[in-house]
Amino acid sequence: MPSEPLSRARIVAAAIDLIEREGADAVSMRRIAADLGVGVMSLYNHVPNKASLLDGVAEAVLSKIQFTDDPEAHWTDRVRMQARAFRQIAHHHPRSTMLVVSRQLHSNAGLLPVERALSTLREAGFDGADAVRMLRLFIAYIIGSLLREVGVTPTFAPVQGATKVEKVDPELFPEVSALAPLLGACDHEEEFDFGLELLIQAIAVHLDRKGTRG
Amino acid sequence: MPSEPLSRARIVAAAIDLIEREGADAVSMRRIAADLGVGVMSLYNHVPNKASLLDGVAEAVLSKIQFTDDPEAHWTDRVRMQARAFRQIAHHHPRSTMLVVSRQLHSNAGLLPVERALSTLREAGFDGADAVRMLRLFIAYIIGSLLREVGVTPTFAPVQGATKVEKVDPELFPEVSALAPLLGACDHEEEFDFGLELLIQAIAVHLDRKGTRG
DNA sequence: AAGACGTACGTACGGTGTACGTCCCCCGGG
DNA sequence: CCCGGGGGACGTACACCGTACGTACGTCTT
Repeated sequence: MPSEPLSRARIVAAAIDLIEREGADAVSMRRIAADLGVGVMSLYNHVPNKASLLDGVAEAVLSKIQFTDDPEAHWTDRVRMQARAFRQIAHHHPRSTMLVVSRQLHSNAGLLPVERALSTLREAGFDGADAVRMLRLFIAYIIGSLLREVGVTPTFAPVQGATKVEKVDPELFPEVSALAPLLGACDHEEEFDFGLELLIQAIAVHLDRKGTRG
Repeated sequence: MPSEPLSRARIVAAAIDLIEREGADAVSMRRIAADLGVGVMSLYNHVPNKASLLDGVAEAVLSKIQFTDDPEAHWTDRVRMQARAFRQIAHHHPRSTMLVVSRQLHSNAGLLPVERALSTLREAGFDGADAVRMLRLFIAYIIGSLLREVGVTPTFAPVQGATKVEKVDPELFPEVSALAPLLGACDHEEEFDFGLELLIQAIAVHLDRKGTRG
């Protein structure tokens, strides 16, 4: 008496659940099967292999982005909204987000956001080449920010939790040492918005210069 | 007759080699041991576990960044140089870079770049809080860019290689379809510098406003 | 000489992804 | 009605993984 007949969607959902609860390392075919109350190999009737399953997870997370694009609004507002919408997934599915970000995915799930962004930029007045450049700039910033937020990146926010602040040598790293409290704490939302505003302003002046010059 | 007596450094080097040749998935203790002509468990005399070994890899790659900081130069030039220096590692060790970027590392190897950047920003006139903000902004951008370059991210540069351009539906995604050639090709260096200049200009403006206002 | 110690090593255990063969249930054609 | 076949669920098996443990051997100290 199977409550539901097992499908790729159900498997992906279980995977997301598992990742969110116990982290990506906990994901194994056996574990997912157990969570679904199902034999391991049954999964392979709906999913060709583990890699494809993880692609599915990335795709599912990505497709949950909620765009509420208002074509009437000023393009700066629209860009801001789109960037924030994308960042939201990091809050709803923090650990799965890592998969989205660190996984090369060849599906079309990511195409919708690209289309929205490009059309916004084109309507703002950027030519094709600049629109693509700006898009890439924003993507780089957003992805980089998400990596920090999700806590995986911090190649360089190492003085965190303020727990081991005293471990950095003030002689070798005077600035790091002095700014340790600031480096340790971080209001992600505020930080993200700060950078976002800076970026939007920057590309606005870029647009102005092109406009008045050409 | 061991040519050299096996050490953490030698093991890490072998790991980097292996990653660069066959990708991170190929890394296993057995494989590394085999490459070194050594028993698997001998590795554990110099490395507590695999995770620590990968940390070592990240640290080693990170420490190869070549900073040629010129304290005489204008701060914008110094920032530019530091950002470019960091990007270089993506070229020398593309696949290992992923580890650096996707791995939470608690060592002090990443502290030197932070120190340099902070002191540059402070000398430019930013107060502590702003210096940290700017640093985070740059890190986000650089990490995001590296992810695209290394080819792992492209959450959204899916139309690549221009091979399957025709697979996107022009009706659903007119912009993507129209700009496909631009989306497919990418001069990473030019793209990176473009964003970098924009960022530097933006924070220069920010600095001006703060300076004239306060 | 004798003991202590560090390094290299082999074996073994529990876990992983998945190829393959088997069973059963359901469904369409006679 | 039967009955044959196809698809999904499943168990077993294999190769590989990280690593805990016990052991053998060289070197250094006393």
